Amino acid sequence: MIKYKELIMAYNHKTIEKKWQNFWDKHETFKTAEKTDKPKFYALDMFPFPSGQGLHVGHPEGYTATDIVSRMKRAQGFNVLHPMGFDAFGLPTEQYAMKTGRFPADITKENVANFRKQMKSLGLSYDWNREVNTTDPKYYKWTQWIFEQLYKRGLAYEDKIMVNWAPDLLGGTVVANEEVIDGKTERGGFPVYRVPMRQWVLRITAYADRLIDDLDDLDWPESIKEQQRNWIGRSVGASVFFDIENNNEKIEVFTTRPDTLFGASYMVLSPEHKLVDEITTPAQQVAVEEYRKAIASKSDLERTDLNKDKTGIFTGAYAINPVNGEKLPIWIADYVLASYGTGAIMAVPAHDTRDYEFAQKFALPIKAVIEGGDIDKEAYTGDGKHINSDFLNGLDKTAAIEKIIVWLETHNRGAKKVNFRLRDWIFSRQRYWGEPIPVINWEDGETTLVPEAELPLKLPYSDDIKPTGNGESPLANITDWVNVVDENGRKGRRETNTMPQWAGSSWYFLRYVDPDNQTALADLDKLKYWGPVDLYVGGAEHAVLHLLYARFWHKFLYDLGVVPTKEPFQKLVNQGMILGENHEKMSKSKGNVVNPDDIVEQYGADTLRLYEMFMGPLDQSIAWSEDGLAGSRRWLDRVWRLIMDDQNKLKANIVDNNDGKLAKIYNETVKKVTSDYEGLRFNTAISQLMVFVNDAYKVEQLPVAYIEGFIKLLAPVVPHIAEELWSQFHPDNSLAYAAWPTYDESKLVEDEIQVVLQVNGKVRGKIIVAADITPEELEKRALAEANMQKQLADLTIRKVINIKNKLINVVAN
RNA sequence: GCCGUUGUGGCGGAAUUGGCAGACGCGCUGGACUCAAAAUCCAGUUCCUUCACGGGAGUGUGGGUUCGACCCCCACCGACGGCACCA
Repeated sequence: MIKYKELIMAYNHKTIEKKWQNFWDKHETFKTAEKTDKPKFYALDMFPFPSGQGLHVGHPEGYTATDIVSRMKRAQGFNVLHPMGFDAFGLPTEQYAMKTGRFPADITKENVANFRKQMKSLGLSYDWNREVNTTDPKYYKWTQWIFEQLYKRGLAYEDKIMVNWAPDLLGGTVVANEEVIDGKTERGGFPVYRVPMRQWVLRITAYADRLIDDLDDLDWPESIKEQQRNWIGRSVGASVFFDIENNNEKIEVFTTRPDTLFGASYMVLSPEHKLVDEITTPAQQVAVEEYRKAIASKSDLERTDLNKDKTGIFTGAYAINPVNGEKLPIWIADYVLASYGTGAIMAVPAHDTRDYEFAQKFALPIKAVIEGGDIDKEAYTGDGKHINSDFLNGLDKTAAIEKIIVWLETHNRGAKKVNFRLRDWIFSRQRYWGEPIPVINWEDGETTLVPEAELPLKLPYSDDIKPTGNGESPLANITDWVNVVDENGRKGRRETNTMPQWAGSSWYFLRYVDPDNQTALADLDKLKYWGPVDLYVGGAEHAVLHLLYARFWHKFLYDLGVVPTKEPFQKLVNQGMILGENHEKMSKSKGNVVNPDDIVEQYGADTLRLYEMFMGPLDQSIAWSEDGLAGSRRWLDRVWRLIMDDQNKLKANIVDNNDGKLAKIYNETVKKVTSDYEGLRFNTAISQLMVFVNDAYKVEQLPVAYIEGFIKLLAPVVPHIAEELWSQFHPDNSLAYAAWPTYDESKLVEDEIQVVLQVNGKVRGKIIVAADITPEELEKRALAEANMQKQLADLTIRKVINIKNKLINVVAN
């Protein structure tokens, strides 16, 4: 439905937008200078995956935001780096290629061309000379190089890991946890088995502490920082060693509450714990085996989400509490996860909800060691005086933890310990369309890296990219690529797994700084000049994965001395989602999808940019409104008519003379718009520009200086129409680098001010007074005002609050 | 369940440090222009009450602090996002 009717109008967005896009291209207006004396500003968008669908209306929101800031900063004399590129590896392309029998590389090329064309049609001021593409061998050479550095420092390793294996899907493939529902694949409903498989893993946990601690200094949304903290999940506690009766092994547990050690009444191992076979007594052997078998077919999801009812079985063995020598029965239960801590716990049912539930179900003893609460009803997890705890009696939680840790350490029974929820990053994918992992496995068992001089290790062209069916990547089928022989005739086989999509996106912002460098991922001096990113805008869906992985790689590169800063992105902003007109997420099935190409065609890119910025705060999710969009276009028409007449000439009332009538509003507008752009408050900046236009329509004469200033303020949001209007004053010249307007503070103050009059906090009137009035005189005038007199007639004045130049509040009763 | 964000007219949203609630836009109403319509320009538009001046209520709910609260504090309710037996 088209609400805005296209008429024969003076403001023709089609001609104007094409004209200026060509102008910018031809003159390379936005080509970034190398290092200069100017201060730098690095404004970055999260680069997109170039899907076959093209841009959706959510993309231009973030892109316009960084574009506005970039354009303002250029006018303010900054050297601005504002690049764009493509995160082009990924499963959707691979699947589309299989369906159509085409090469992923060819599909990618087309999609990228389409994306670039769409972005140019939006008038975004990117320096396209710096475009990067993660699938370009010249780019992924350095992705592979970073992997090799990680490997050399022991931060990339191979491990057998439990994966979700779906043998009946796509001829056998591994699926992600998110793709498994109720033990079946999300697509197709095929059964999923948990099997151990050899995977490449990156030791992100080695950086866990720094990844948490360095969040404090970042200018990021609190919610994202909090998500990362929770994801990393640092908890401080102690590890404690328990002897086993009639066995030389020890059980190590991690606990955040070592102070409750005297309250331990049993122990639990995860069913997969390596000591289970060793300690299970013959009498319990069959029962334990059956339990473990039942657990094995369950996914992690089922074990946690679907199973709040505790299950478990006694092993027949006993451990010894190191602090008092008590015998503790050892159980196995699936509420203890093999993947966290040591996969074993000491159970203190009196003071832990989960242990309490388990103890209730299996009639295990519950022994209180902290005062407070009622352990007949529920576990007490709060603080309090310790009881039944020998040398800890009388202490509170903090003091008791400190004391027991000293005891454990001096008796060699444990130590203070920090544990993380974060696990190492599974880095291999059994896919074709990703960066090859540059590793060779030789027949004698040796594993070597592809020598740096031979990078990039190129992904071979292949028209057979179907899964192998045995869990290996399609690359395993390409025999002349996989099989290698070294100079001594030794045979080897290349690693066939590829890297995940997160690899290329973990460092792309560094490459923009020096995109053609052949000898380093980027020149260190250039990185020193441009880094870190001053403004990074993108969707909140990348809160943990991309943003955590990128921080991890950046810190690693920092340790290598390859990058000069600890953190990659100083300021981060998440744009909100644009919802459909029915306030639901846009989707084809709901039929509420808005296509940006259609908007650009009908209303113009400037209208789209203006509308998306005016809808509301950048970080908020807001529903699309066709009426609102049409209103934005109408306002641009109104701006045009303010400056241009029916014959498309400058209006006759735009004059050199300045009668001062617009002085206050103009200076206010410059001040507010500048600071609002700076603070990314585009909706209020635009409303201020609207106020200026409303006022400008009410005066007879428009000073040239103010109109030029207004056009410059407008330009970052709607650059095409602004350039066209600017060219009326300065023919064939871009305003991109024209100096940003300044304001005169003295024009903002008024001779007369309005003061609000209140009685007991309620507004009873307003008076206009001279700005330099004395407080005494102001009070006198306020009390003399007619309605104030009426309101105060029967009351006694107790107090008068006099806020300078703002308000008088009379307290009376 | 836990953590985070958030709640303001018919709608999207403003409100600097605790000081006029509702800027700006959409929608709606009226006027000007027009033979008429569209477009445009101007004016009005939180709700109740009043011919009017004015008065009363009002920022999810209930309390509190204050001369004064959308803003600060306590408790609760709803929406959105994340995590989910993490010992």
